[in-house]
Amino acid sequence: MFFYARYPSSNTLKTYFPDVKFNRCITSQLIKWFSNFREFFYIQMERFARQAVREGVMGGGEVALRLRRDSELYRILNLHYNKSNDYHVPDRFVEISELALREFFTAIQAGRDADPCWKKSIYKIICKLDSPVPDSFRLPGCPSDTQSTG
DNA sequence: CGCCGGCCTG
DNA sequence: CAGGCCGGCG
Repeated sequence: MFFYARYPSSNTLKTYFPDVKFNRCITSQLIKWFSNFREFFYIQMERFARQAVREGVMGGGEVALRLRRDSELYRILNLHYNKSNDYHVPDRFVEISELALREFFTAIQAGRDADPCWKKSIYKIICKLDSPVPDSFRLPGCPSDTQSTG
């Protein structure tokens, strides 16, 4: 579900995990998971962005800032969130990931990372890009298709 | 106060 | 991931 919603509300979680009996602990637990998921996501973005800054991205040669399905960054993300390749990673997620990468890159390149809270402005952008989670995720057997459920 | 989110650590 | 800690918000 992270491929669609990086910032799911507690209601969203309850909607897409019908087989879970929610209470405060379980809910906060799931919220915590997504917090950890985001953390991993942003850490990778920062890591690759800094790498691109170091290696220097010349005009036209901004390959380092492109995130495709054959990119190393994509491989790492998929390995983390989709370890057994049970889901098809939606294009939107790839697009958002590249956007995040570029946001980190420009921020770092502009020296904005000097501000202790420099990431927050990026979070604010990314958090608005959550997509609706496919209804198939609500199916009894939970999401486990090889198609577009993920 | 209690909840929540981010940050850091193990 | 889970825990602990801290700051912001209602």
